[in-house]
Amino acid sequence: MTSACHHHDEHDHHGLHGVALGRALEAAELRCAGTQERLTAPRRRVLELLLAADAPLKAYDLIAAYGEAGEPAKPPTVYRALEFLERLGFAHRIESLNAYVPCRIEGGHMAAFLICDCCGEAAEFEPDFAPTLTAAQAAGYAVRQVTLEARGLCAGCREH
Amino acid sequence: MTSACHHHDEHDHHGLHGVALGRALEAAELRCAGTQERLTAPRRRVLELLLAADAPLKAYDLIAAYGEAGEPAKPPTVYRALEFLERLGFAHRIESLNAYVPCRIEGGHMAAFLICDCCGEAAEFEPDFAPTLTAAQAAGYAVRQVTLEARGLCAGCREH
DNA sequence: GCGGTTATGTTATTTCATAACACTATCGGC
DNA sequence: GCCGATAGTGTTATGAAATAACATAACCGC
Ligand SMILES: [Zn+2]
Ligand SMILES: [Zn+2]
Ligand SMILES: [Zn+2]
Ligand SMILES: [Zn+2]
Repeated sequence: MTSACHHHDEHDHHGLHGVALGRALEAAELRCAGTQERLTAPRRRVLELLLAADAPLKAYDLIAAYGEAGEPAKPPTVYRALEFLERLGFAHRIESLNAYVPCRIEGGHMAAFLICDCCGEAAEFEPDFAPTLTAAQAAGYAVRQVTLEARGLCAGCREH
Repeated sequence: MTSACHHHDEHDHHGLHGVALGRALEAAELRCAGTQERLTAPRRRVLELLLAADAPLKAYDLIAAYGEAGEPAKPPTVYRALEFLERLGFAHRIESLNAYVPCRIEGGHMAAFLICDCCGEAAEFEPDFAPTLTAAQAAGYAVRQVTLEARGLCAGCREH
């Protein structure tokens, strides 16, 4: 999570804590209860770490932070949990960062991110994918998934 | 370059060979001549491998194929060449594949790809980025670069 | 030729991700 | 309750992707 400049103490990122974190995990439990899927301990723990974070986390950040008492997880534990969280739409992988964020938007959807190259913030947004899908259809493609990642500077970092 | 099915002999991909390959390399030389940049031997070789390929190539595919007589290159040789080719717009990295393709569209531009999960083809196209850029601006972001990768099935692979 | 700059060669290391297999929990049918 | 199928976990080891660091060489304007 390196960054070019160091003025980020100011603008607050949006990690969840305390009650809000508990509610988000509760909501995830509920969403699983409706399906055949289970939010098991390692999956819940990884989701918790993602929700509490202020920025995208790398897989090995999660591995290092996994144990409540400081012991790291084994890599497959975390990678399997991430696979599950992505599959159910609880998290997204940001390809251009090799990092993961919790999903901030309800409902199944194609992910799109505005990523600040300075402070590392990754804001999920919902662009209009229609032009892309139209172009794809014209080319004969049946699109299953779209990855859109816009890199640049956030409002806070532009000023400095 | 694994793929789920094996019917790809039919639809021809678009690797360059012989005269066409020579012309493409010549054109790259010319574009460099106009700037301060030089298409040195390793850069030219990596571009040649990309242009000749039928599908996106991984960095270690390039490393393995680099030597005319079969000897591999050292990783930094290829990674530096790729960095150069990307910087000048001669090639693009496809994040969701960890792979590289030569640019098939003239002029500086934001890259977008239609990627077939079956045959591995990656078709570069030019979507309308306006909605995305508008949304980004509304969020206060100054966008420098956009990555768009649509995964699915190409026309040829849908039929099987 | 000289000195700054850009590029390359080489060794080693770091970072990211998965294969393989033994073991365990869960759950519906009997 | 027990059983077998399925899904999930723990663990070890390995594979794939990318970069750090530093020495050497080519290039270019003067
Ligand atoms: Zn989301
Ligand atoms: Zn920022
Ligand atoms: Zn291009
Ligand atoms: Zn295809």
